[in-house]
Amino acid sequence: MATPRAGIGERELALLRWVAAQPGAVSVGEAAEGFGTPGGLARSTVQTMLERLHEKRHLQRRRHAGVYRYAAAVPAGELLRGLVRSFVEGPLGGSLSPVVAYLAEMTGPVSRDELAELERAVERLQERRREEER
Amino acid sequence: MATPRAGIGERELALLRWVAAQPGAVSVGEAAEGFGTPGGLARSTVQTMLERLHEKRHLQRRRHAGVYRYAAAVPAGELLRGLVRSFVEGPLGGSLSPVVAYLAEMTGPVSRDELAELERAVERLQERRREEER
DNA sequence: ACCCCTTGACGACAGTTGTCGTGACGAGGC
DNA sequence: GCCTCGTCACGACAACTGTCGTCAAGGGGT
Repeated sequence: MATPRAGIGERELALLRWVAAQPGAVSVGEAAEGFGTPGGLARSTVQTMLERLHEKRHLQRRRHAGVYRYAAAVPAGELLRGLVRSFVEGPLGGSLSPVVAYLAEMTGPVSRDELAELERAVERLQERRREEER
Repeated sequence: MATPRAGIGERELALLRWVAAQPGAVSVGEAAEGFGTPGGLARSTVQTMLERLHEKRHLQRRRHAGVYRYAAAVPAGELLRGLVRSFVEGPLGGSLSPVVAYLAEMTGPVSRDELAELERAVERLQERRREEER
């Protein structure tokens, strides 16, 4: 599979998300400015992380006029979904219950859109379940 | 807060979950037998992890007849919920959308109970939302 | 032609995680 | 009393992560 390897740190992930959220491919300078500076990271730190992320195939890069431009290997949505999947299958041991429990006890605000989407997801699951049951 | 720190590795977490799932407090030998052997880990490895988990306050331990018995600092349910929370607030950047997207595209089987619970959670969220809106 | 700024390529280092081995110790069984 | 076993306490080491600094090279403005 072309899916990138999992081994990734928290900070690296933050950077990866940031890159994935950018419209086009970014250069080290842009990443340092947009991600590093706000997070108090030196340019070289950002560069190193970008390179390591590239080694791990999470980022692709192309040289343009002597400068590398990094872009996420998979679109942001897919990336995040994959994260959730590995989280559920890994740390949670494949059980959804903790997720549900979290949802049930959430205190923070939930956006109307998210809630609506969640509702739709539940309906789909129920429908699938009904079909399977038959 | 007495809540333990997050800094924890994947394997350590697996062990922590295992300990939390045990009925009472466990000794190194029991953990090595029940968790280490199935996972192909040496006894000393399990011991080290247990100790590190204890240092980080994720596990409590009491000496009983010269032998330490380890027990989770927080019950399993709470532990898992906390994991989900830090995952959503950390890697996911506080957004629920990826979770919802994952739910929506799930391919694996969903237990009837989980689904029912999920439904209830959604209803609660909707109700809360309605109240807030008023 | 020259200087400055941004890049890329390395090398470094401390802290964390994953994995063990070994040596000393205390409780029982023989 | 002595031997055997399971425990503890340590010490080690490799890989990965988080963070930088430095140095040489290339492009552009003056």
